[in-house]
Amino acid sequence: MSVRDTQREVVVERLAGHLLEHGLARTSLRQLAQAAGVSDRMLLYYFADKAEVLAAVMARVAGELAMRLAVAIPDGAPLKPAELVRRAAEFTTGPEMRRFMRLWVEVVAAAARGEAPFPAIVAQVMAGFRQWVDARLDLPAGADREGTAAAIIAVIDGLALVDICSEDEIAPRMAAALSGLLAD
Amino acid sequence: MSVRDTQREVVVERLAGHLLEHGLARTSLRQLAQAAGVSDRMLLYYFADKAEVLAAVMARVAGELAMRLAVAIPDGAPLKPAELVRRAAEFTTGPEMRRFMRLWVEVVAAAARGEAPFPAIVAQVMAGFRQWVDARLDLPAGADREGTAAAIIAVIDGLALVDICSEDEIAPRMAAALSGLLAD
DNA sequence: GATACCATGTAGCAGTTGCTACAAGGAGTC
DNA sequence: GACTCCTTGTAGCAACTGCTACATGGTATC
Repeated sequence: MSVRDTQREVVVERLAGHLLEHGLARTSLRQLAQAAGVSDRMLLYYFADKAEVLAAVMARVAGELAMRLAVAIPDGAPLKPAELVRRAAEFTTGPEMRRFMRLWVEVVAAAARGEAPFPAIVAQVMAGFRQWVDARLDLPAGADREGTAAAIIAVIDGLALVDICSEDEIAPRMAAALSGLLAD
Repeated sequence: MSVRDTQREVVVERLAGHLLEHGLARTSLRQLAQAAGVSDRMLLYYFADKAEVLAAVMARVAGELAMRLAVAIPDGAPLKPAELVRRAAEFTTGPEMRRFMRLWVEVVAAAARGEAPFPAIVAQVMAGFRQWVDARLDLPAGADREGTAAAIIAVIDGLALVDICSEDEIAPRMAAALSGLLAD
């Protein structure tokens, strides 16, 4: 494997941490290069352009997110919608996962703005979410699985959105109240 | 009233439409000035700096949002949580309100990034949301009103977030499925 | 009619953005 | 040794960013 390929991996690894820590706030080429410990000139030697850097880093982050979700709530034992929401809500609002969800909200907003490469990333991650929910959803035959999956994702993402713009520690109370709103 | 004050109102009015149409995508000073039909030099004569422009425009947008919410679901006849969620979900995913919600998601992301003046705006709008919910929420004594309000806002915002990054028209099915997930 | 203030245009500043041209060191091959 | 290719540094470009200095025409006030 060439130096270039090795360096790509090193850079992606470091920048994944950078994005999870700072969100999309410090993502100019020079800031990314500094965070990765290389010169901006070399960053554009390893990757074609800035969009490719971000795409590679986000793919890595999305992969880790998917892995953690799969471990936290394995498939094989489908859950009723309310229970799936409760478990997912508890997990995603935990201290470890909040930065993932915060980054996710920022990425969705960037995609809404049409900023490359985020629209494609959002489509990919969202498809992964749907699949994840679908594989864990115990729903009566004839029910709208796609609609229900979208609704479940919406609830989880909504918790994250409110969480990141609330200073006080309201997340646990919010999750508890949400649980009470759900039918069993 | 001075010309300056009159122009401030004209500019705010036009830029409110601009932000609702394009989100935060075209918000450089020169782009804002063009959308408002004035020179960038004059924009900074009417307002102290870019942050003041955005703050004024967002205050206008938030005011209109609050007015529409108040009209669509008046207070005075408190609703049980599930019913409030259903009504709010139907309203905010409607064609008229989607651009408000989309802009809201973008503003939350900008605030998460620490970009002035969005953190302050988010705090203000979020407080308004809480108040709006609280004034319409029929909840047994002893229940956690704040937590429940936060949960309701989360659900509504989550619908908006998923809505803006789904190409297909899944919003109605998502809203219907959500309704089924709620107790009552 | 002089003075002062409001309103507006021209021009440009210093900083950041994404990206690139060019040169050169190093390693391997013929 | 000549040649080629991978790797890296220096320097910089044109575009855009938020913002400002300066001049000027107008209008109101004394």
